[in-house]
Amino acid sequence: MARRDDAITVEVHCVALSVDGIARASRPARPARLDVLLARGTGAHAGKWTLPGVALRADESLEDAARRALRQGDGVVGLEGVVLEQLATFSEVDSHAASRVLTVAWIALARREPNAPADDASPVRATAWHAATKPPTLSGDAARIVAAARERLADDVRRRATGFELLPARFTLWQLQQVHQAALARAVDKRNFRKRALAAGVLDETDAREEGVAHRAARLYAFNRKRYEKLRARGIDLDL
Amino acid sequence: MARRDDAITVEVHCVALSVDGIARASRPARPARLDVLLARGTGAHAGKWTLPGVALRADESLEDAARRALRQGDGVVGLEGVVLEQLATFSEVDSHAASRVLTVAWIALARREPNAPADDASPVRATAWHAATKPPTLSGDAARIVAAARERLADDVRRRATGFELLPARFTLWQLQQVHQAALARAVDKRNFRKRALAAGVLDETDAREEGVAHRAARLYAFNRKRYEKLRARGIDLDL
DNA sequence: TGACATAGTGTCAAATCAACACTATGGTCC
DNA sequence: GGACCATAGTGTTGATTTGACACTATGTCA
Repeated sequence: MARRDDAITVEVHCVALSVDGIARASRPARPARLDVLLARGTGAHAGKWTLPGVALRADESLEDAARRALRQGDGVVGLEGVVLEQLATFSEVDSHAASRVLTVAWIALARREPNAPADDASPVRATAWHAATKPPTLSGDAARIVAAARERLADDVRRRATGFELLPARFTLWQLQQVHQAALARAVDKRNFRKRALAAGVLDETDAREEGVAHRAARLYAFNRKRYEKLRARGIDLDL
Repeated sequence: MARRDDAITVEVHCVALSVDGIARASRPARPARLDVLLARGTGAHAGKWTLPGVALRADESLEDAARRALRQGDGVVGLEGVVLEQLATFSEVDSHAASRVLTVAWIALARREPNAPADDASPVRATAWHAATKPPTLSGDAARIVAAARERLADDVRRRATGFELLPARFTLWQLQQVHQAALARAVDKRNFRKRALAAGVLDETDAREEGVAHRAARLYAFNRKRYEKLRARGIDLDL
């Protein structure tokens, strides 16, 4: 194990996921969309879309590198303060045969700002949100990585507290439901979903209500992380 | 991303898991044990136990490296033909501060040979099976990695077909149950387990029966991978 | 004040789950 | 060959959970 291998570059890439259509509560009730942040490729991948990434530096942790990728990798405009979860490491043995590249992929769960640049219809920029279900042609392993991220999210959104990372600190039950629908890529029954969500015991009802809507305002809830951690510590998975 | 980082070594380590006490059907009915294969450390870790690993070569895939680790890493006696599943990549930023090491950890699901060297009570060897629940003191990240592997296995044994990789091609329902019990670290009800296992629709009944036991011989079943893949393709998880 | 848009709520039938103990069968030993 | 022993194999029931389903409540705006 002391053997020192050369010509292996380690890249760290992020699959930044967000849900579009939840912040603007007054939107029509079309299903919310799971989005992935893509950057315009550089160098060998110029012109194509790719996942934001950076080369790992010898003195930073993998997670730090992932954060850097979101902040400044490939011209990404700062995505900060997101929650990261490691996805997997990909080989890319045959990608560019000359130099060996290892890609450590992370999932970043982003709260979409209500006033963020809309989506792929936006003017030419270095990065843009694209529908995760049908992204444009991607370079290298990226398509595979995005698919793996979607699977992981679908697995986790019900059993872990993943969904809350995609929401603002206070949210309506309908917003939470939209996140789930986007992650699972299917509709769920409103009444049953609310029953389950409240029964899970990790939501705090607040006195606040949605504002600026042209109809009855929905109550806002907050995720109680402490209670969630306590359940996890006892080996209990959520069931949403 | 074109930046070439130096001083990053990539190691590939395996958490080889197996279940002891299922092959010898005539054993007493004590619960089967989940075991992990450990190697005696070398170099900086001499004397301690560690996970079998190798340094990644520039021309091999991660999975190939994992296989090599099981075959010949750290003096491991050949473990071959096992199924591998990537676990995660660990940073070890502070492990040995001088040179940066990245550890890509894999889970290897091993069918324990009936006549394999028993376990940690065996004479001094380069590798040995140890109880995964309470392994000896491990070097570096290894303890964390083993814990992560156990969690992953517990998650997967019911919903994926992971358990079958730990069994011979033909097995009794009781053996399958023992694998589950070992992976979940708790006992399950025999009748309910059998109902679920058969209802899952991925077991083929064979005409063969257990041999060489001093009591009524149990029927042998085979895992029908094709049917399992078909279910997975339709997005259906097993439920054992 | 009426129209509108979405919030919020309960029931019932079907399916699933968890708890539980006895009979069947083959081998071994006398 | 008969008794004994060890494990295989098998069903029921009550409790719980799930999934399908439609109407009333409340706020805004014109």
